[in-house]
Amino acid sequence: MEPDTRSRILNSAENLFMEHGFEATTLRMITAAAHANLAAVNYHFGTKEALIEEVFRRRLTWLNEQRIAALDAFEAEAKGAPLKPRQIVEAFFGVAIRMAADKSGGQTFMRLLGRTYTEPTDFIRSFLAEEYAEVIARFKAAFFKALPDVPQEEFLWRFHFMMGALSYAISGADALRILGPVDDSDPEALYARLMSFLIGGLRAPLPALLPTIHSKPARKPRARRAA
Amino acid sequence: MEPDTRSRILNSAENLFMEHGFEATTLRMITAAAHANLAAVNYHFGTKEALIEEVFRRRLTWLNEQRIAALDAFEAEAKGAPLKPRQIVEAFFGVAIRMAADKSGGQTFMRLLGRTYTEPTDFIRSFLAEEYAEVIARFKAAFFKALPDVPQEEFLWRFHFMMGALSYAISGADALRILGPVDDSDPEALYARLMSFLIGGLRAPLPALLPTIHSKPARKPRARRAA
DNA sequence: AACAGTTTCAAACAACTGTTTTAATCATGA
DNA sequence: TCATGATTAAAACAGTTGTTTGAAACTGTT
Repeated sequence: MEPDTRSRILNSAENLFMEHGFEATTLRMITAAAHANLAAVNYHFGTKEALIEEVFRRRLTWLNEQRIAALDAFEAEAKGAPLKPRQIVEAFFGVAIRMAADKSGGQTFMRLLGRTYTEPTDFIRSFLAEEYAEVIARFKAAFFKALPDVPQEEFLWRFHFMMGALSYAISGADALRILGPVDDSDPEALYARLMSFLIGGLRAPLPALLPTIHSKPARKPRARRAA
Repeated sequence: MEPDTRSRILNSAENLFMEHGFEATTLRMITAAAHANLAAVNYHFGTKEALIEEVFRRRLTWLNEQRIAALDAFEAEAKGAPLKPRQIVEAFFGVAIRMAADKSGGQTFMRLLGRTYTEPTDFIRSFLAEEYAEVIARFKAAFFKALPDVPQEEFLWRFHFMMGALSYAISGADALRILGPVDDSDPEALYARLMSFLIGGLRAPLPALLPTIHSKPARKPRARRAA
């Protein structure tokens, strides 16, 4: 291992958290893998919780900056006009998929992140909420502008579903093998696959039953395109 | 608590696993919630691992039987003709959503299950694979028959994405609140929402880049409907 | 009423957890 | 060279973990 103790611990923790989960990963496993002393974790990070947060912060901050940068680029190009849904999806999910394809650390992290969205632990949930606040606000605004006739709650659910698909796409290889033999070696193919699926889902006809609360009465209310 | 010790333990374990995860839930938490003695878990189930498996088996067997029964019903009705994709989605995911709406136990379990698909632990993964083998074989066959011109690997990925969306839809409430205030009290609305999204994703145009290996050459290869 | 089998209980087990402590080692500039 | 601060190291800490034990309590049967 080349880098300093602090970085070696973060790298080892990232790998082990993704492999065994947070609770099941002990500080002794981490420090052993990092060729560091047991006390090094508490020395450099204070507590195990603080270590977990730093594992996320280190890459998540950068990921969300990339997302916002991608959105900025599209919006600058559009000069005030609403973006295409495809562009917004690209900025949010495309960036994530590309990071997941990055062998040098990003891959492991993204798999870990995908599994962590549904983690029930309190401090992780509130930490993620804080870390995501800005990027979510930006993308919600962009989507609402691009799809003005989709009820906001409807869209939030779809965004949530898309996060689920992304999560599985990333942490996918292992779980997917339950279904059958698949090839997950080509990140570009995965990218293309996920984007098709996401946009198909995002722009599916609005569900019929729902009273579409605050959208103008539609001519064919039961099979109207989402956008 | 009314039922016998064994059932009380299973119920308490289900709740606590879903709330804190497997590792973070201790036998003492479980037995305390179940008003049982600590040794009762080892007496009735042998080990903690065996308890976890039984928590799943108890409901998962029934869930997958329901799925197969729903598929049987549609296939009997179709008299040998391919089913509509919507029917197959309904049989697999619809049944799951309805079970997730069942307050009397099913809801908690489905949330737990959704989070567990991506669980890395070995014995859970192999246990799930075994428990799902039959139902997956049936549904793969039905889908391939219904969508003969969709490459099989392409479909497996979409099925995987759909599982991700389902997982988030079910375990959703908590994670979704990161996005904003939503109403998740109406299971029928959730059902309608998820079905629209899933079918939109399933039938989205095949991704352009991919060499569509074993499907007949299409007139418009870059934006052909999946089915 | 005496029996056998099942279930419950309190207590203890060794192993492991995150964290702290104290001393040793290192690096670096005066 | 020496002092100063940062890092590493070994050992111990108190608390918790899943599991086992052996006796008590309960169950239904003869």
